[in-house]
Amino acid sequence: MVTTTAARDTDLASALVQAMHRLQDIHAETSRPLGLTPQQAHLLCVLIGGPEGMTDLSRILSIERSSLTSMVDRLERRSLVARIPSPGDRRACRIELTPDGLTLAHQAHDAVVDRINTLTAHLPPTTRHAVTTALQSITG
Amino acid sequence: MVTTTAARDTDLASALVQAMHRLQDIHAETSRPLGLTPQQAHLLCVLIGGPEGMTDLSRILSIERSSLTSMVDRLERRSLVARIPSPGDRRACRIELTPDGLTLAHQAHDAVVDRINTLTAHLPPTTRHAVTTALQSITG
DNA sequence: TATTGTTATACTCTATAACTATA
DNA sequence: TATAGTTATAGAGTATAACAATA
Repeated sequence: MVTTTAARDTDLASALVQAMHRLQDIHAETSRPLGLTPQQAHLLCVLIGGPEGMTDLSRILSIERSSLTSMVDRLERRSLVARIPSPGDRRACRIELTPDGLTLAHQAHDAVVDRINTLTAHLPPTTRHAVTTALQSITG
Repeated sequence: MVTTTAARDTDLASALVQAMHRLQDIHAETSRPLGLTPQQAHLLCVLIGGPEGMTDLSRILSIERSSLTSMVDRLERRSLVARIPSPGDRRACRIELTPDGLTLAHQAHDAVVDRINTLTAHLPPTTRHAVTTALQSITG
């Protein structure tokens, strides 16, 4: 019994890890033709929800603020994002999508979602719902 | 109806993307204390299954062979992997875990699996099985 | 003093192009 | 000619430590 349970645990964990790698590949494959690294695509997609400060963004993306500074520099040079002064705190700034950035962000978002929808098209509604709920419960 | 279906599709795709990001973070967090980048941990864990040639490894990891050369160089310097001559083809080599590399590979593997098992501990067996099957069907 | 963001520095990851050696 | 792997090069991602400006 213990063996059976342990084996099932490993199966779920392995399936999640394998799926993660596959999704990472898909993310890279869909970002690339748009001229974006997966990390850049992630950043742009986060900003679809609205401007964010550097500290918040670094937390959302799980990277150091200094790493984020470089990323924002590169995206700002390409006019995909802009640093806007933060009203009420002269130390802070808000990172905002430019019109071009917004367009690209939507393209990047749609591209991954489309690929994933194709990949999961065969799953019946009940399964889709169960998987969605389960994943949301571990994502927090 | 169309709206409902489309919304459900987006939910599954979004849940998968969010889960991917969360798992990437976990992968990074568990690798780091072992002195490994997530990519290095991935490489070492693949080699648990046995030695692989550079071309096969690059395909498995979805990176160019030249990128892999650098990674193997760094791991070889730390005596975690070794380049073994390939019997029967003097152009080729096989990448193999050293004893230290094998130990570390297992530690890295167990660390992620443990974290994921903790994260998914609340899911009932039926759900675990459904999710595992669904994920395996998209991982191919 | 604490916080926001940047700079300086050093590695790692990655791709492209050109190359060597062997098949 | 084709394949296995490497070298050279350039750019991107990342962390740590030290710093400036503001709160």
